[in-house]
Amino acid sequence: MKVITDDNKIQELLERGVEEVIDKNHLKKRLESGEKLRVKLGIDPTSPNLHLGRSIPLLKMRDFQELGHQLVFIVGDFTGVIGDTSDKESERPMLEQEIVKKNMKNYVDQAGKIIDISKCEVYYNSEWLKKLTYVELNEQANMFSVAEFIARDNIRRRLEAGTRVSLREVLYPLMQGYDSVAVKADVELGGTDQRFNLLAGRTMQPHYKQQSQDIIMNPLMAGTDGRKMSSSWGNTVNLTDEPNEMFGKIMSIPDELIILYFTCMTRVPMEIVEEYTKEMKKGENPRNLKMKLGFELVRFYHGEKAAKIAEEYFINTFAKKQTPTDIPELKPTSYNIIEVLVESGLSTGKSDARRAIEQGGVKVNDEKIEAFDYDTKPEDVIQKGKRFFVKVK
RNA sequence: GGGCAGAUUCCCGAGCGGUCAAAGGGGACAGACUGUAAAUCUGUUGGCUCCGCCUUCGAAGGUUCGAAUCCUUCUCUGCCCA
Repeated sequence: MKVITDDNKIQELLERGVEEVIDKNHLKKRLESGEKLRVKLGIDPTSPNLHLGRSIPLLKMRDFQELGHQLVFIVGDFTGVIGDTSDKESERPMLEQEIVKKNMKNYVDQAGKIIDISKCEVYYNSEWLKKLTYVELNEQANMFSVAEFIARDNIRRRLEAGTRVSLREVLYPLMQGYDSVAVKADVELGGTDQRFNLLAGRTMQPHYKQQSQDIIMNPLMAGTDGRKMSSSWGNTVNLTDEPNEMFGKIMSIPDELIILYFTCMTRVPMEIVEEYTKEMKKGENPRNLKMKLGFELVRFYHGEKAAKIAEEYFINTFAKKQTPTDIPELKPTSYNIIEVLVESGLSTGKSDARRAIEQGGVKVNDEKIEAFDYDTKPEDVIQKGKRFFVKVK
């Protein structure tokens, strides 16, 4: 495949969903030259589920792929497995390897929705990192000074706060940097939080007689609650989320994020995104744009049909407050309302169920229930709050 | 090797002998409002046979009428000095 050097495309590649590029001019020239570039993205094999935040660099990879460049994925099996042995939770390497493999399969399945995996090169970094000895480590460690490391924002903050910074963490950038050497990366992608690690590659490559890679950093995106999207916060929108769930989660993001999401997480043409921005400023109800965003994302990951269904579901259930059509069914052991709520999982326990009833959040066939001893009948539709339904069989 | 801090309910983080199921914040859930599962406001947030009872504050013992709070040992985490 021939490399595309279209100016507009290159500009979008360098700007859309991008926080910073180092070295932008250099990279621009290389892109314009028609040279086929090797674009590297590291994969963390410890978490099986991809969320929209992680889709940002993947979409950028996709942009590169569309222009005809070579994608290179590095599975951090070494950094992942070895890295955690100091902590007591870690299992034997053998088992870890299995987890890595399993997670990788998940990863490929999910990333495959965004890029064409079959055309990518995929490496496990244990392949080369395992073989390095102290001889190489010495050489590499000599390329950096301690001052550089502790000047890093997050390290400095932690040092000041008196929390532990392990030596391993200090070595980590060397490994990531050496990955770039090993695969001869021309470009590496990553979040702004990866800045130092990404720069390590630039520092190290010349020592191995390679040209320094350029770096594209994507912004870190806020999740459904406005905080940084992160698995540990539980505020992520996962690529594997069911259509209705995904659509709903999108509808719950703060309004201010709508345009950012459009820009970074979709490939809706920028002209259209700019129009949306204008509409927002003119006072258009953000909800409508959020609906479009939800539709687009569900469409991208689940297809057009699923997107339509999810949108309808949302409108019917929340805007029109209708009871949805396909409700999970449950054959309870007891028809008492509290039992049904607990058994269906709508409530975490009896106390929780009682609370929900007390607060007026439980309806049976659209009628508010107030008595704890209410008995349901087969075919009754139980609703808790706005979102949760179950039908008794 | 030595010194010193700390381990609290989903998370962060107060509490430092009774009034503690444990402040506050976050999250979550519910209600009001709304052309949003936005924002805002209000309420709830260990369990149960629910005006009471039971189980929680790293683990195990102990002191006390009474402990998350005091003592002992242990486990883990971190910091500092060498």
